[in-house]
Amino acid sequence: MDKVVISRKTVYRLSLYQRCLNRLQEDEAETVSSEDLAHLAGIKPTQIRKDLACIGQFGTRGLGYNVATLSKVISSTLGLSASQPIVIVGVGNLGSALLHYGGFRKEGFEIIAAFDVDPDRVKARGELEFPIYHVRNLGSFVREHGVRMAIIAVPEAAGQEIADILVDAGIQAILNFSPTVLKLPESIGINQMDLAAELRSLSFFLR
Amino acid sequence: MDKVVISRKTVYRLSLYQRCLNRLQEDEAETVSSEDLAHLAGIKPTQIRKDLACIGQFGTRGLGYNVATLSKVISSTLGLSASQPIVIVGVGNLGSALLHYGGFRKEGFEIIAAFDVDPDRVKARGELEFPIYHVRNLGSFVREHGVRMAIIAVPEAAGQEIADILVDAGIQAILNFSPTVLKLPESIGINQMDLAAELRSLSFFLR
DNA sequence: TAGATTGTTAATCGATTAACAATC
DNA sequence: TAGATTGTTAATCGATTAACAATC
Repeated sequence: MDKVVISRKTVYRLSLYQRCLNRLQEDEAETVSSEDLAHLAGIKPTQIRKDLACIGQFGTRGLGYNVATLSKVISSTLGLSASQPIVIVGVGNLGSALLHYGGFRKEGFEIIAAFDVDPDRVKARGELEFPIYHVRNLGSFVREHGVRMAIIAVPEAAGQEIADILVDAGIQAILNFSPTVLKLPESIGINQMDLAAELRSLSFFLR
Repeated sequence: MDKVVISRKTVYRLSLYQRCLNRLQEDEAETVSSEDLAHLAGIKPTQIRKDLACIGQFGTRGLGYNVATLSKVISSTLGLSASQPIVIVGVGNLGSALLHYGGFRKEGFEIIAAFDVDPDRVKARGELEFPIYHVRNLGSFVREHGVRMAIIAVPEAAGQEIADILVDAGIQAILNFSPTVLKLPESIGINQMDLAAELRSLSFFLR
């Protein structure tokens, strides 16, 4: 009964390995060594073996890992299902940008609705495959549809309020594009994406 | 002559403090303690003092830090100038989303041109305040305009090729939205933003 | 002076890496 | 059997936190 705790960093790296394995599967590779995977993922081989050790033992010494098996195990560890419904809150600048970004579905995440204080602000609404509602309907929608994941892209000031509504309604994981420090229960998964902070910190590397 | 090396993580946190300080300045706060700043930034006070120690001593014991001074010092450490020109490469899904995201300028970063293998694919080109060129002009444009920062948002397969062109042309820092592991010279600053990986890793926190 | 808060040292914690026996 | 590569332990490294003397 080893309750090996998987650290946040390991979880993130597993999600990187997952993509590499998918690619390997497309290329019809049977097996992959930690060394090969290391090259693909830009991570050291020892690190990879350590990470994989957290979720079990499925390598074959002298041979490497079976690509299909490993992919399945990581998918199930991360809980990647065929399609995960998500909602997106805030369709201003960045939010409306994300609406039109089709890349989520390919990855197994499907936007099923968007919300804003002014749902009509989005041009080209007709082109979208999901509705845009007023934010007052956010809580009930999430509850009724059992949505577990949300993307927040509202202005800084509104971030916490939206997060509270979401958590109240049963959301379990949030990808937050607002530059807001959210106070949330421990149990909620939260990843911060702060474009501006990334750019500011990159400035440091200019000579 | 202390050559205190500032770690990547510290640099990133400095960029977070910067935003908080700007807000404090808007609120016309004179001083701020590490404790207060900690609350705003979602970081522990000790961590903040440690980070600030890397770049000098400007606190007053018993009082805290002067907001204006601290903001200036961090800005100059990060090399935040009034306006930093950037180019964006790839105007497909996510790239064109970023084009229309106006939030960069407010933060001191100005998109001055975009590039793609098919510059005509972007609708509403007329609304943009900068031109979209064919990618064949990327190298010379960067060189001629002395651009130092770039955003990459091309498909996975093209990432490395674009990065090579940019580096060749003198780019010094890259924000990479392509899920590509870029091989770059040590001297180039690189921040990875992998939306899909973030979502996949969030799945882990669903129950 | 008394209270507050910095700057810094030392202790802790966690994550990465090296090394190698186990084994296919 | 010989070569390759895992799984894991131990060593290293770096980052975070606690504690507190210095000092405004």
